Amino acid sequence: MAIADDATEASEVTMLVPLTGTSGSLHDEILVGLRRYLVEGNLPDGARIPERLLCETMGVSRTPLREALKVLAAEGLVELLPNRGARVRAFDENDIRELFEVMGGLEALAGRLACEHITDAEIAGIEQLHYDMYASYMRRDLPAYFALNQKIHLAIVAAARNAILANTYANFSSRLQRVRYNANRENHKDRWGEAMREHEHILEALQRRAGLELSDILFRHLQNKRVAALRYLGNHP
Amino acid sequence: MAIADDATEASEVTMLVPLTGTSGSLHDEILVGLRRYLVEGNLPDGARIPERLLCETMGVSRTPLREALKVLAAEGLVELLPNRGARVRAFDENDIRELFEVMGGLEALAGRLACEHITDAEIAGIEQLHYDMYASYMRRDLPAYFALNQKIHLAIVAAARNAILANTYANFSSRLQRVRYNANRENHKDRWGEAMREHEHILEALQRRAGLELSDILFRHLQNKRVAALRYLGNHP
DNA sequence: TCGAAGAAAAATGAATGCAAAATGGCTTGA
DNA sequence: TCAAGCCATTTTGCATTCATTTTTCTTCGA
Repeated sequence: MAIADDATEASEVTMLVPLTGTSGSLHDEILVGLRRYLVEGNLPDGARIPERLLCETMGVSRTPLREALKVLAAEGLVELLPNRGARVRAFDENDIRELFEVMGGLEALAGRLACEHITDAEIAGIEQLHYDMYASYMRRDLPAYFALNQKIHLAIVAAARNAILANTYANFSSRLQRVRYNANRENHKDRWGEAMREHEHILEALQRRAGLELSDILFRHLQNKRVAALRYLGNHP
Repeated sequence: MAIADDATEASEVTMLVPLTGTSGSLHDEILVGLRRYLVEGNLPDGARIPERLLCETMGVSRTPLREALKVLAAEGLVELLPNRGARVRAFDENDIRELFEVMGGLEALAGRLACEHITDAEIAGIEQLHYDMYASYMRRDLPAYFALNQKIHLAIVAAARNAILANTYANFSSRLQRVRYNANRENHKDRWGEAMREHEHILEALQRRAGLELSDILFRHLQNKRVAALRYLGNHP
């Protein structure tokens, strides 16, 4: 059984069988459930995803499950090998570089657009998040820092007033979830202070609504994250 | 029969039944065939896509077709209404604004990355395309101009050395294909010269490998295209 | 004549069945 | 002992079938 080598059956079930029945469409439920399951990193890279087992676990037939797998493959979370089933997509260093570059481009866009549309109240909210994050930084509370960091970037994306951008951002963000968390652990060692300073520049440019400048800061912020992430991966094969 | 109100059955068939059998996976063939069919604008906005008819037309069963439809829905080309089937997704003005903004962000990113990686030979190639495009402009040959325009932007994306970016770009580009063509027809009237000048700036910044500058030019180029496209749509409801 | 109610027809969502391909295990031979 | 080849089992890809919902057509009444 390749799925969940280090997770118990029970935990699989609890994670994989929300199936609330609220979405109306079984296919959609499977899709969001499986996506969450994958994004949360419950399966190791490259693990096989046998249809039969998943069907029994989730209590559905193969048809809607296969539809969900195709969509997840299109999203880049799983890999479909002809006649050989689905695997958890493993990202190599080049994939991660590309993902961070695209994320940087999207964040740069979000920053630029946010400066055109953001309200004073939203800026105040981001300020508050920023100060909370700084407090977490001083406390060396990495999980809190990480969560607030995500919230700030999401708030900037939300201020861009572009639903397609927000969706695309969420899509790529989910792919990077695990590696980014690890990268931030790496920050813990030597890049954390630098990242915090970058965030001060981000807030400052946002307050001035300096779109181009914020755009550039965000892009380089993401590139620095990428370097940290790849360094982490290099050290932890 | 809601599908293809103005197209004959025969033309549908010729467009929809390549099914070369080269891809190995029937699902993939249907996917690319349907996507091309939709992108080329063979169906009017909001048209119903009855599964049964498509199955008979393409000679496949509903299972792989439905899988393809789910993927196309995830890509944003079709819209799936619960229990009410698939429709060609119609983009309103806000969708188009959002799409152009994201395209602009992606092109800006591509330009920035391209300046880091592009070779002299690639620049020379783009120069050539640019001059050809200028010739088309002088000849008032809109289709040729349009094709070369696309080639230039694709060359810049290719020079960015980022496959994920290229895929994402292609995805959004396909959604805008129809409206962009119409927008360029609108250019024909009053924005064509301006677009040509913008392209001169693009080439010039690329030659200097001025990443940030090129990034900004490309973004604003796309925003101008957006304005033209929306003006066109405003005039042609 | 028009509109509403209801039944027939069709379409969708999901499950099951079947053939082809792949995986795993077993035997055989050196 | 080990490797190669063959067969059984499993798994995948696709077609078909079934149940439910939607759509359409007909009929009835005002």
